[in-house]
Amino acid sequence: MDENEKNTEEIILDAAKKVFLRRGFDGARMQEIADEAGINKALLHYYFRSKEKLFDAIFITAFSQFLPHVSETLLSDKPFFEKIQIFVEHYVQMLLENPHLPVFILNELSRNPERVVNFFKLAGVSPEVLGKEIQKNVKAGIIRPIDPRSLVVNLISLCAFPFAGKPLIKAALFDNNEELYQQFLIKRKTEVTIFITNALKPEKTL
Amino acid sequence: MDENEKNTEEIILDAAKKVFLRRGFDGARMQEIADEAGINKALLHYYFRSKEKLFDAIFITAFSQFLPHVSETLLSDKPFFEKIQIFVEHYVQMLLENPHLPVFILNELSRNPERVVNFFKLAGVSPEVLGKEIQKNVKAGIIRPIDPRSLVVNLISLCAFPFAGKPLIKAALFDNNEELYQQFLIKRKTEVTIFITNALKPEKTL
DNA sequence: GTCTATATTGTGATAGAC
DNA sequence: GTCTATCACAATATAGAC
Repeated sequence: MDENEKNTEEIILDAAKKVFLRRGFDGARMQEIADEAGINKALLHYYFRSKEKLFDAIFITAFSQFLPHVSETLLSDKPFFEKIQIFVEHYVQMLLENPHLPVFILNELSRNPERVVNFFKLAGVSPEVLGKEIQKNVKAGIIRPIDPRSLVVNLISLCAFPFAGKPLIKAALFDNNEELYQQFLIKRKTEVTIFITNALKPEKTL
Repeated sequence: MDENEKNTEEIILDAAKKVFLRRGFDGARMQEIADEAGINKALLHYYFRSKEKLFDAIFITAFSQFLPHVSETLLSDKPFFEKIQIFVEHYVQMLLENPHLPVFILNELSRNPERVVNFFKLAGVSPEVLGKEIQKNVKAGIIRPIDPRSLVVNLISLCAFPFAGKPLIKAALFDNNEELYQQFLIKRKTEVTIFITNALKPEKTL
């Protein structure tokens, strides 16, 4: 699929996603989106009545992309720690390809929390099922006792924060070396898995 | 110290901090800051020439507040895991009192990474010293081998992300119940410590 | 120092030709 | 569908009275 074969609407959406992710809703300019798309402002309004509507169109896809599909992965019939490993690998890989996603979503949701309600039904997250799965493994002695919600939060925190805090961490711990930081992020696919695995492995019964 | 005893400059700074933390630089309006301070727009420019300058004035304090003083805590002569506990407790407590701080700092640094360079010298972070301290404990067999930078990143991730991602997590896992989520955040002071401790405790040698 | 006006620029949105 | 030109208003910033 060549870039040129895309219709105008798709070109606009691609451009809008780039600009909104870079600048956020308040910082984005319709002019910059038009430039990025190689068209003029008027056409943006022709396709999407307003800036708000255009934003909504890209936000919904960005949001569902960021929303980790924890359930799917953790509900397969593989061993528990293998599922953790698969999830981390997939999620970090997705973030490597969309590094601006975390801070964008976090920021927009923070400034406008009502959005989350509107878009949540579409994602189909089911914490109850997830909780049962985790507690099953706790009872079987495969993992230490832990609040399922804590585990999910820890999982996402360890994966997503290094992307959201990239400028800070890169400067503080990696001498602002982009390449070094990229390597660090890639290494996290295994590091996070190891860290969580160690945290969850039950005490050896002597 | 009564609110009325503060001079105008301090009143403006307090108001600016509130508004900038709520809305971000792009979303903040000078009018809203003036209203919050109970004065008019012109006076803002009298004290701080421009919006940018006013922002810089509040950013530097917000930034150094968010910057975890990992070094100080971890370099005391207490046992390693006790130091972790103290750090987590202090840091999460500070975030409970400034819940908007993480997403604000993350977002502003992401939109304008150069800032981090300007303000970093003032904070006095020294990763090298920190690295030695951690490696000392690794060699002594007190903790598992781990890249010091990974440990620091994990520590901050687990503490700060639940605040940055509050609207998302609250909706996804806590049915949008504010009180429940507040309890969850408070509980993290101990939960994070336990999680990290378990992850770092060396394998029992049989 | 603090205020009321006002200047000036930026930006989302529309009108209308092609 | 796509463009140029323009409107309408919002927001930063300044002038000048008190």
